[in-house]
Amino acid sequence: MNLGQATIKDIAKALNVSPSTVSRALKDYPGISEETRKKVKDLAEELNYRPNAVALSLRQSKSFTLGVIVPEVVHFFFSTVISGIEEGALVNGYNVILCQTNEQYEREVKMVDTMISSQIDGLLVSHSRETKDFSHFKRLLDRNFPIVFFDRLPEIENTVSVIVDDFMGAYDAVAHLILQGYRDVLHLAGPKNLKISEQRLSGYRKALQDAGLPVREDRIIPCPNGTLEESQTHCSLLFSGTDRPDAVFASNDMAAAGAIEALKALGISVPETVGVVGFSNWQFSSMIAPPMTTVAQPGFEMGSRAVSLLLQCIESGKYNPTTEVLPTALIPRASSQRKK
Amino acid sequence: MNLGQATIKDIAKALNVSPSTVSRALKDYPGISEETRKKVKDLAEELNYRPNAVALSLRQSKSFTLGVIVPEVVHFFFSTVISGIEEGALVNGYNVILCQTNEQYEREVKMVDTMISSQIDGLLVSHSRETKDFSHFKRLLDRNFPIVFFDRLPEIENTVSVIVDDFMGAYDAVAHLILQGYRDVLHLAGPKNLKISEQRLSGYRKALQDAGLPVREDRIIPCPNGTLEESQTHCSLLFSGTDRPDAVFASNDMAAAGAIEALKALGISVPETVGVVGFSNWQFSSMIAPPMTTVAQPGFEMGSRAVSLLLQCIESGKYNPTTEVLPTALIPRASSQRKK
DNA sequence: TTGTATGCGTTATCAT
DNA sequence: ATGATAACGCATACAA
Repeated sequence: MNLGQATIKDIAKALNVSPSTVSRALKDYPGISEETRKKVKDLAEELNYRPNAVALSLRQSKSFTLGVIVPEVVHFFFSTVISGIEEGALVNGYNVILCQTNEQYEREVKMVDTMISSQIDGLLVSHSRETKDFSHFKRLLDRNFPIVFFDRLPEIENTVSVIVDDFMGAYDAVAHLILQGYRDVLHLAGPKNLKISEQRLSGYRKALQDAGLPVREDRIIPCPNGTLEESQTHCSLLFSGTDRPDAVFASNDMAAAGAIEALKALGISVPETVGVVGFSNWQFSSMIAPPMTTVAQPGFEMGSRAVSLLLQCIESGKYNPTTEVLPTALIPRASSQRKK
Repeated sequence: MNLGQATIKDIAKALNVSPSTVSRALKDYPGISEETRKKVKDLAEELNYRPNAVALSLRQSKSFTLGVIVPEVVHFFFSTVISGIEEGALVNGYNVILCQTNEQYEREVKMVDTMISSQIDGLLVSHSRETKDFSHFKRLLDRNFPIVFFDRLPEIENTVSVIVDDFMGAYDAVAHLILQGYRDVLHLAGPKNLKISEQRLSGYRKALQDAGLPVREDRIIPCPNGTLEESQTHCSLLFSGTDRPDAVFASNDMAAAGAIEALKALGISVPETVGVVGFSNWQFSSMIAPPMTTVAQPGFEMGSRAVSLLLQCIESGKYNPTTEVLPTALIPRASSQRKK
């Protein structure tokens, strides 16, 4: 089972030199004869020598490994962010250890622990929906361990983080609906303890206010699970009544899709009677009928920016609080555009 | 920046005992006084001691880390497999290092190298579309390093692997179309050098033959990229002509969706005039119009089975070639069912 | 130009 | 019941 990988010692023995000489030759240190260097390198090549990253890590107290914690892997947005992280790590010579919490606080805490044991150099985190106590992160930050938070901000002061402009994204979405002539916009809101939900809700409110439209609290429906069914259930009920909204702005695409399903089932036409806008630009959003207007989040960029910020912290040894805000982009499609 | 994690030495010094005593106490070795054991454990708790996984790894030549190589992370099927791998690894106390090749051979080779340097205990691989030379895997297997292949089988004899029954999945799909009364089935085939494409093509052929229908080679259209546009382009052309197929079986859902788009654009009704079936049961497949019939692959299960097999190899030290075949399931939806 | 010794954190072996 | 030592693979301060 063991690979029997060649080590520096093996090379040293074979060439009758000391391990240090080999080490130096391999790293092109000054003060090594051309001859020895060549001998060493040739043999290393021949034996397919590869430095043992574990030994290096122990020696240098540096693992060139980053930990990534996400709520879920099977998720268009998060997988896109992961992809960005992968790329960023790769080009900078870092490995990525990945964990998903499945939105469970318990798991999150354990995973942080495991990763710390693994001597990761830094952590990239989007916390679970359940997490209300952030001390497992706070403890590390207090000891000057670098963590970059993305998408979901913890309730901790002065962190380094990357988010998208959820407020403006939501604002743009609702403003767009209003501009299209819709007047009574329902909001399918995300989990309450996520900042992103708050921000999107605020953007929704502001857009209505700026347009001189009333903000009705009963037009704000919490959809904490973010499943299609959840939203479908709520919308079926709401749009069966007489006091019906004429548009839906959902905090995520799944909820928006649920709304469309419910509306279709009720025979209410989208976008003629009711306009719908989602959030995230999931893959399916362009493919459903009608194609769905949504707010695109730059997931890949978020991942690579997060890595950049983290590496900056790691390499400088400094943790300078910043919150980088990436712009969203409204993608107008059929679900919100009345034929004139 | 450094965490200043407490080590066994720290505990030893603080208690005026030797590191070995601490080590033994922590691991509940016999031959340690109750008193010492308690003292050690209490202090360890207080200092929040965590064993240094890197040191352990070096000492034991075992990292409890698995490498995972996939073509892409932003991919419904692969992210589902990754999720299964994550879970399997977690419950067995292993970490997961993740890499995506972006379907590039060069990257794949490098990543294998990096992972080996990182002293992973085993590898889980779905190779890139470009890979034709498998020697980077073969070399490792020859040295008895455990690799489990999933979904995409390499051209190597006697490997341990997990696949889905692509042949039967395709057969079922096409048989279903025939049963629905379609007679002239177009096949949008996957990349030629992937076994899965071969298998799906074979299933397609066999289903036609078994039904006594002719297999027309010009009804087999290669769609190597697997994008919506690619298939859309081909289908637009094909269905504009006079000699038109009356059904489409695509090797993946994206291609099937492209076909539906093309048909819609041409004003050809699905499923009345042309039936469409995809492969993979991507998230969007149930949400598009019409909801798409497709073949579901058990991605999560594939991931957890692959981990189980790998751990078996690692722990037994034996590499017993097997190919585990997971069943697919046809999910009939509107896109292939003519109203009678 | 090269070799020797030491230490990163841990544990197994051999003392005591 | 506990301690001393060596070793995992590597890099480096110090010697020669």
